[in-house]
Amino acid sequence: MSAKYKLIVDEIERDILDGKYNSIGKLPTEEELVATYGVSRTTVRKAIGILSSKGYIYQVQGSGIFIRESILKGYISLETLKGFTRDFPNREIESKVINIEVIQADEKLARKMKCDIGTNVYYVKRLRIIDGNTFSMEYSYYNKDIIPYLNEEIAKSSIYSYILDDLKLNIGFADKLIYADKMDEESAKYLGLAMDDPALVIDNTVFLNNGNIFEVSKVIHNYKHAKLLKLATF
Amino acid sequence: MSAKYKLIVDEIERDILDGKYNSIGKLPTEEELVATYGVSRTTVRKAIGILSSKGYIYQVQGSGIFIRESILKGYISLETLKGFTRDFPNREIESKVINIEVIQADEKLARKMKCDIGTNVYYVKRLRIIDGNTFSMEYSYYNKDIIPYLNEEIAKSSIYSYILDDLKLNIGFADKLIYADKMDEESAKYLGLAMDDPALVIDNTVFLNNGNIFEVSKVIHNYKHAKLLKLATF
DNA sequence: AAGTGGTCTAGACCACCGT
DNA sequence: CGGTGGTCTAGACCACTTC
Repeated sequence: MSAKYKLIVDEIERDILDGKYNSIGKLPTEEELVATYGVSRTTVRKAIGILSSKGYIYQVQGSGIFIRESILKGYISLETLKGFTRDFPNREIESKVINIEVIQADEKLARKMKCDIGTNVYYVKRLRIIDGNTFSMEYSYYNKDIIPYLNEEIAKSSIYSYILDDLKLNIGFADKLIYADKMDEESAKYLGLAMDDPALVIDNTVFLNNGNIFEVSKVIHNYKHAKLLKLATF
Repeated sequence: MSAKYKLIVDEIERDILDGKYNSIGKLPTEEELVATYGVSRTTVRKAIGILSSKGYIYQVQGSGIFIRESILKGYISLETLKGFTRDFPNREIESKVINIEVIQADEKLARKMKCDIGTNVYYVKRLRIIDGNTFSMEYSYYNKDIIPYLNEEIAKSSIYSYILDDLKLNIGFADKLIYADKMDEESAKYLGLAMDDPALVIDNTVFLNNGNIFEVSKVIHNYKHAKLLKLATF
């Protein structure tokens, strides 16, 4: 059973994406939402706060709750982090598994993953293709003590769905280091770009709820297609 | 008079940065914080929630509030958005104002800034230098109806401090589009890089609390020095 | 079982926006 | 001024971690 405020977030999010409020550009007042969902004002405000932090809306004291009209599609959202399916609706997303194997963590990797040297780790190399365009190369490491099993079948569809829905693990948070660099030879080859073309790189460290690291990855994006969208709040 | 939860956020943030909790890696329990600050648990939790979203801490049910040990210095934080002074403490930050003038918005700019064609707009070109290294080129537009006055003196120090402290405007939120591209000729020249070197680009649209756009800008970063840090929460 | 965070309520009062 | 969001309280009960 999910929390009430989460159900309200999901419902309002769906309504916004469906364009239910496009004509007026506003949500109902907090008071009305309280009546609609039959919960306390605190619970409504909790849901509203989450939708604000996701970049969907903003509140103006004395005035109301307004829809934030940003282009939410076609860019990688740094807010929702729900994967390509959410960011690229109605687009053909393909994942080619180049390589998948179990290796032992050397000193450098062990330091990054905060695990012991020699820990078994899945190393996965994937090429992502969207609408037929090469989009990104992913070089990922998963701690096998946390993710006990992985295969090409899973890597081809969605590793995250597998972790969340099948392994029932709680993903907590992630550090993302974002920068530009020159393409390396291997990534350039797979992405169909020239060496020394620009690359948009993201180094990820992903933690479970309890603070343990289960994934470290480097994602090299095709600069011609990949753009990140950050909806910031002050 | 600032809100209680904001004062608590500031105090705990300072304590964390001062290393007060480094030895144990944990914050006191919510109950203890309630006693320390003499507020309700709801207020403590509001402060804790903000510190979580800023990436300082994470909570584990049944266990406690833990410090999130990420390198918070030397990278541009996509969370705090408090400017270079916060992101690069104890570093020498210099801003060279290349150009500052008032122009009239053409159709394209008017669309971006959601203002009328012909609206007076400040156009500011700045080169940012950190510790003697060329860091970024900023090409910014400010709506003169909202920012009535601007000069080289202000642009040389901090336009944001001026807007917040002197004009007393409430900055609300910002859209940031992040991507990699090849350097253009002008930026390459100022940054001391070659054309076709990679560039880390951010297109910003910045809104006041009430949803009005006061700034649109393009920032071209030196790929050798600029890295963005995003602390995400699921 | 005890400790600690997660969810939720009902209600009060304040601050800002628009008419 | 009425409408609407912002802050804050006191307390209840649940869920997870740790021992």
